[in-house]
Amino acid sequence: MSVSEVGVQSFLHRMNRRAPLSDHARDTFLALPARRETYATYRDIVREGDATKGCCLVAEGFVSRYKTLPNGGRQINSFHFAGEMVDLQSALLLIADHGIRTHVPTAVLVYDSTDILALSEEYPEWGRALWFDTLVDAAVFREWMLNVGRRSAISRVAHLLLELAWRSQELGLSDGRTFIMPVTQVDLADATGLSAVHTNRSLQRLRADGLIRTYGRKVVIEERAQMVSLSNFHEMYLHPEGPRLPVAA
Amino acid sequence: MSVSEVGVQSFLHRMNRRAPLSDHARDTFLALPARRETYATYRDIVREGDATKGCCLVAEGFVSRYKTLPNGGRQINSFHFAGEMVDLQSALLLIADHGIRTHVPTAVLVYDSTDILALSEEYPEWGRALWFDTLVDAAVFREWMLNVGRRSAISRVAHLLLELAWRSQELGLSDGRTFIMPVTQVDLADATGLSAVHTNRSLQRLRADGLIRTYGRKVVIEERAQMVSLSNFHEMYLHPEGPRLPVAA
DNA sequence: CGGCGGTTTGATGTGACTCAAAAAGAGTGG
DNA sequence: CCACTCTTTTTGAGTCACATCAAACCGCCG
Repeated sequence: MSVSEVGVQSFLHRMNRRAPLSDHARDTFLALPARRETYATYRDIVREGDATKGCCLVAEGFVSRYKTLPNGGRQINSFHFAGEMVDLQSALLLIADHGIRTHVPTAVLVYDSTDILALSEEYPEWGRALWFDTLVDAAVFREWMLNVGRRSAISRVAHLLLELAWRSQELGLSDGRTFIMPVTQVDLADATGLSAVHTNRSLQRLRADGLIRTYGRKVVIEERAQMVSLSNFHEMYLHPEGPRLPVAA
Repeated sequence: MSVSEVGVQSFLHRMNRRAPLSDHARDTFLALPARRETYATYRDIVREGDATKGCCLVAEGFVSRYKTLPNGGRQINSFHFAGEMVDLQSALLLIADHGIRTHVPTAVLVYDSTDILALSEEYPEWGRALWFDTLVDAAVFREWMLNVGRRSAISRVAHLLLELAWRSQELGLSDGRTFIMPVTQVDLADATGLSAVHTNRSLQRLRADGLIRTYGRKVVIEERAQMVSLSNFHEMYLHPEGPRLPVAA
């Protein structure tokens, strides 16, 4: 059943592009039982501090991972499009140190953590693919840390837009120039460590300088070169080269 | 030979505490060839953009991982004591998206990436242990992102001190109250996303309020409770509970 | 048409930055 | 053990990028 999900196909396609999955490995994954859950906008899929619930593959929609502070401060750690496995770390971590919530109506497929773990131990190619996925996750966190720690407001926003453009292209959701960013400016602020007001002003500046255009939640990167140099974006940290392959056995 | 290294023992001890390693698994690791490299203070072990060189286990010393900006800005992503495996991600990633450098004279054992990868595929317990390690790494990045993005200067510094105190205790290097922090205030600034001057003033405030004392690079947490509430530190994100264990086979 | 989430604007405040120099340590060699 | 140098910490003064607060505006949907 889950075979027919667009998100699943996109996920498998991406995994396979990195390192070929044998038919058997793929079929074993497809045969895993998964619970389909749907959520409205701004619903928590996982709450900070909860026991992990399983590995969620975003079938449709858009989610973020975030952490909060007692004073109400919120830091979004990452965004995830359909086709991405979020909360893969719950394969091994028992407690969720961060929340996961939706930004638009979203459907996820929840796999049992032990199933995912077993899969990765039974099939080395799955082990590598999934481990690699979490390593790229970590690489993105490092880049975001640099973003919020050391870049100016306008660079932060530009950098985030370029990342989302790049990733939505990788997922086959856009041409890398025009993409849908299903988040409000408040969310953007929480991802960049800025206030909502200043995020708004940064976006206005990018528009005024002709670097981007926006139509509702559609973003068009008009001057990619300038955006890149402004934000010092380099896709290296997304590791498009893929994982190390096993030495031919 | 590497058996005798303090860092190796500490590493194995920590791995074993999380999930028991069979003797055979442990011995296989100990039999892996490793190159011992020594570095003076402030030397790069890995440079951003290089091909990954292998997995480095810190035998003695102290290192950080960092990213830089063309304008000279630097963001330290993490610190690592002796006994920690840094650059474990190079088992699967081919390009280093960040640098690694020393803060004091340091010795590392460099393992071949393919050996580590093979180890993790041959021994499920090693696979779990190493994957778990990278997941905790990522969890720490998320917390640091929150630190840098949303906490006040003084809270950031306090939070970092508590993390280092906690981790050095976990590694058996301190009692959790007094520990050696082998970094300058400039480095502290690069880790917290602050300027060196403001980092200095934040430290002075912590001292003036009696929350900490410092003697050179030795730090004493005097009022842990106040430090915790000031910085909202909670060790949950360090995942002391350890990894999910396999269902008894 | 009214309500509501989201965006935009304006005015004002401030936490943290920058620059520059002094003071304090730490290491080195005589 | 002192003189010298280099690094690190500390201090002071001035500035600015970004935050906060509050209100207006806008588009969408029921």
